[in-house]
Amino acid sequence: MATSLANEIRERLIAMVRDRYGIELSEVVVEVPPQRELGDLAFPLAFDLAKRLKATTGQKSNPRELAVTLAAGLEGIAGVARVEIAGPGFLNVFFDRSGFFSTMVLADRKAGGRGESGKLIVEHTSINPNKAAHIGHVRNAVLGDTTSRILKATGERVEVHNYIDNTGVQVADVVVGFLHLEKRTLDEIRVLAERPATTRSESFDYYCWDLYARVGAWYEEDRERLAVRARTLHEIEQGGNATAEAAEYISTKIVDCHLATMARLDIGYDLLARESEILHLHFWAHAFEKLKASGAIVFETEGRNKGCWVMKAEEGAATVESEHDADKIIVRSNGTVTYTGKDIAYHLWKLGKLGLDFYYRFLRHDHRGREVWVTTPDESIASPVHPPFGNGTAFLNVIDVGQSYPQANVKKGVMMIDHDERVARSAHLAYEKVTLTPAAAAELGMEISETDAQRQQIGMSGRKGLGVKADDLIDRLEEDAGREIHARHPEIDAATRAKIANQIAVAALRYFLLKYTRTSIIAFDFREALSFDGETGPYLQYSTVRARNIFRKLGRERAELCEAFARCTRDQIEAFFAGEAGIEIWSLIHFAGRLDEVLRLAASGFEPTHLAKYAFQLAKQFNLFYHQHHILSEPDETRRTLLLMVADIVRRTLEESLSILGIETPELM
RNA sequence: GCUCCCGUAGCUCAGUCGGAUAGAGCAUCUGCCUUCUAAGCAGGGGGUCGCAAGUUCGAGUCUUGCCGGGAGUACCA
Repeated sequence: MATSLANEIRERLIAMVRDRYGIELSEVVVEVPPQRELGDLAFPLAFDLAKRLKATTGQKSNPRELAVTLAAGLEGIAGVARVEIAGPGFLNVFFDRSGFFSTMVLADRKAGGRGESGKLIVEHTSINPNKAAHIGHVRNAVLGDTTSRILKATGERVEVHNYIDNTGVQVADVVVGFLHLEKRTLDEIRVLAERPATTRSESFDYYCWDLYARVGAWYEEDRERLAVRARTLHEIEQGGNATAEAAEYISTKIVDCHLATMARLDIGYDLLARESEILHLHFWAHAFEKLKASGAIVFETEGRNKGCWVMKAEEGAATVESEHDADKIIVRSNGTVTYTGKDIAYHLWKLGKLGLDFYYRFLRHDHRGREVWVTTPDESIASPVHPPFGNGTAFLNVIDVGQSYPQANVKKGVMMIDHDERVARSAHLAYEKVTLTPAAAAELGMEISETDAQRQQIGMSGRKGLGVKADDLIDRLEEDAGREIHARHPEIDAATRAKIANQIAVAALRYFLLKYTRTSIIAFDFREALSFDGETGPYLQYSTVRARNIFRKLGRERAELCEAFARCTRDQIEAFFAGEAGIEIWSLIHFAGRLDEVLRLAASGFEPTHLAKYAFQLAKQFNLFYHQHHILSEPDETRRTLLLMVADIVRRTLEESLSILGIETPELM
């Protein structure tokens, strides 16, 4: 809302400085003054200008005097009421508040999917399909999903992929568990997987969670058993045998479980891209030729990496005394390809630069009724008609920070084949792990080793079966929320209660994971994660529900209110914003007008936290307003209309912010 | 060794491109439900922004060097 005005002023200032001082400014800093009394926008330009003038002319100039000159040039801009000079030389702009308010009242912002810049491919979730999802996986999914929503809200076209590593070591481990530890046949696994689960712990992904831990222990007992894993992995990669069939069945079932878990959090995907297809459709062979042809990789004939195809490190990289080689091996001396190699192939495909495509099969409609597609190696069962997947302008991968090194190599490899600015936009959205506090680990009934007890935090470990399972946590949140709703609204039916309980649980969990920046480690604490008070998702919902209730109680249409608003005069609105209380109300509207600015900030840094914090601040300011002004009992008709329009602006802004955060507003709380 | 991340109130964390008096939640203490919902609001106490230099009108923010914690640096992913 305020951004177009800020841009206009910026243009004006740049032109003025060019004409008057012959200085070409590339950037003009705009900020919001700490108090509304100081103004609505601040330009600390005079300080910078004084410095530049000294550099060019050698003469000292007073920033305050420069500010006076600049201020004079800002007269006559529509939407600007006046300009003041403050402090040592800040140029503070005051909006035409009445005009701004009117624009906000009538604004009907719809995120327009322009997509002019092409399509962004966001990959997230990508959980190894061999066990139940835990809280760390949920952090990934929530970050990816929210980032996608933010990008869409800023007008980008986004395609969401969930990469399924169905031929990896982790899948091989549960296959080993079923086939070698438990000695089950595929039919017996089917019976187990498809039995109706009456409790959470009977579900297939929970069973595999435990089995995976048992397999880890089984290897520990006798390291020779790792040969079983190697053989199993090889059979899975080969395909066309009983082991591969079991792996296919198990991983597909677990993916179903993951999709169900994510659906509870309102997270969905456009495409499930499976590693088995990358293997069997020979993506790597194509990529290999391209890498060789471009000189991105070279064959080593001597030294430590003799017999390998490697991607050379940059000149000057530290090689002295290094225990490790800076060069990255892409093809091992035994001829097999590393993960980095396979991933380069996959990412070339994402950008439409591989010259090969998957086959696609419609999988199902998700919880929102959207189509979910999955890759398939088999042309005969593939759908001839499908959405246009891939051919993105950039890829954005939500992967934990521990994989920064391979991710950097993947991007480097892709860039060496085709280094246009589109690839350069691609990024690894690295996030830190979710760890457990020793208290949380103890609450989960885990035995804590001596060394772990010394630490501040304990890493979750799928291999050890150590972690907070996503469904368990959501269950607990839903139970708590359901109990709370029942206490407040005993009259509502069970189905409605369950729905609202889910909405509250989702809000609590999503906000909990988004209130930390990506680079901050979350030390998981039950009390904090299960809280509905203070800086939490439910607080945001509660504030929004309150705002909505005003209008429900009022029982009038928005159009009717807008008509009443149109009858208010400019003087009446100016008077409304006068005085201390008036400035606070103006402050609230001003803040609500900053959503676009916040979205752009969150989108450019791929940092959803900014939006989460903004929504919280807005809710907080609204609650203050709510307590100070009892709208429905306001006797003055004009004032009541104006207060209603303020509440309406904030309600709409909150609803939109929450929606982008993936949080719904319950009908009651 | 090298690379990256983190260090801000008792605890958990925000802090935009270097801007005006460093914020929030939790915890703690004191008030506020006859009102559009108390999952709320107001107020109090609580700070060497890890340490030390530097850059400048101005540094939590930028540079360098230390200290402490974490991660990576595989013919694993």
